[in-house]
Amino acid sequence: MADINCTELAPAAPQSEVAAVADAAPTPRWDIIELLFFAYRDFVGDADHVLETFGFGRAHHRVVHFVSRYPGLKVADLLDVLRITKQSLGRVLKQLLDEGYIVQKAGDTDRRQRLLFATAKGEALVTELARLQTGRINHALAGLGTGDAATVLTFLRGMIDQDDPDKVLQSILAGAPPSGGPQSKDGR
Amino acid sequence: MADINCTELAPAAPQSEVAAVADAAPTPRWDIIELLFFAYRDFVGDADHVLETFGFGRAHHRVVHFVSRYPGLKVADLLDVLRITKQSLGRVLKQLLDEGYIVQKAGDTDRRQRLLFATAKGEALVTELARLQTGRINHALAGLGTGDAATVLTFLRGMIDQDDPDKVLQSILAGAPPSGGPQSKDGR
DNA sequence: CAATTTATGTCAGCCATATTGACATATCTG
DNA sequence: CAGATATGTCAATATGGCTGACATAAATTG
Repeated sequence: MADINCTELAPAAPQSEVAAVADAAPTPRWDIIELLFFAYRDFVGDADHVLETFGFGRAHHRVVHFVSRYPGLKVADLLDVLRITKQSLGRVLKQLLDEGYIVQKAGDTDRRQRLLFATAKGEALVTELARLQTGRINHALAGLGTGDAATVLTFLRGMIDQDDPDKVLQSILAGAPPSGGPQSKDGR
Repeated sequence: MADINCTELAPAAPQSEVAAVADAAPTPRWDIIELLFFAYRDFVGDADHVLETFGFGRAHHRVVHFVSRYPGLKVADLLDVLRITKQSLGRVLKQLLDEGYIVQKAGDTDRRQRLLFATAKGEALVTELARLQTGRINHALAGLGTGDAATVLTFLRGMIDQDDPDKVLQSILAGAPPSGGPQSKDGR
């Protein structure tokens, strides 16, 4: 049994006999599982700190980020990307609208749609947060060879569900953003 | 102002004139910023789905995971790793104790300490969740060359604050876990 | 045109998880 | 013994998810 006297930290393989699991499970990638946890924690921590001074949370960041990056995003698109309900989005979005980080515009062809755009204020916030996070990313990439950034991108893409119907995600996975618009005009 | 007529999805660089920011900010790594968001979302989504059937949430997973991986972890250590308050931890930990996923044992030298250990039940849960996540990781790594896993590890380590006082994190960043020898001892 | 569907907004309430502050208990240390 | 430490717990609060129900406007369809 696990060394009960051990007060020190030592990742002891927990799989004593339990590991004789059914169908030859591959060795768990404990390293990547845990590094992802810490990396993401610190990554979003950069933004969290700044957002606090604005009275915003992560939810606000996600919304204004994607609106800024994909101008004209519809509310429905945003719901797909963030995978939250419109009620949850509504609260956050209303704040961002009220405080002038985002504006709405009725769609041309379908005037029920509210197309979302970041204001200069919104862009500034997104840019500042991206600057922080980019600093961390560049620091991490600095320890790698020239071609290795591509490896990281490939890995991250491989971590994402490929069968996701989300328009924004598809556009990202496609690699080169399709600015002319191969995307169908009306998602869904 | 951003192209108001654009109904299409096209990540349009938001830095039109705003980009003339203060001190020559490096080009934001929008690609990695967004891929990290989606990758982590899907990564934790694997576990979330299973946890739901147990009536647990992400918080429970984090606790039982680190307890399982680092047997004998103290409550204070766990607070450092998870960066939450003991009140938040208390609620989740109590559930895991009550339902037999974790047991406590008083420290030998300091009997105030409650050293935490995962039970077989707890190990089984952690193993199952790690199995899912490892599947996703291996799928992502499968698209890479042989040496590229090391690149990913280096990148992820570079994303983490190095000055963190947390014992568990230091042990992870150190690469080879101390005491008991390298975990590769028996594989499995 | 009328009926229906769609896109969005909103109200009311619930739940999970985080927070702070205060306080209790047991135990170690000087 | 006096204090510091490790933990547990109570009470109140905030954030950000959720569901269900309902309202409005506009598009679509019969």
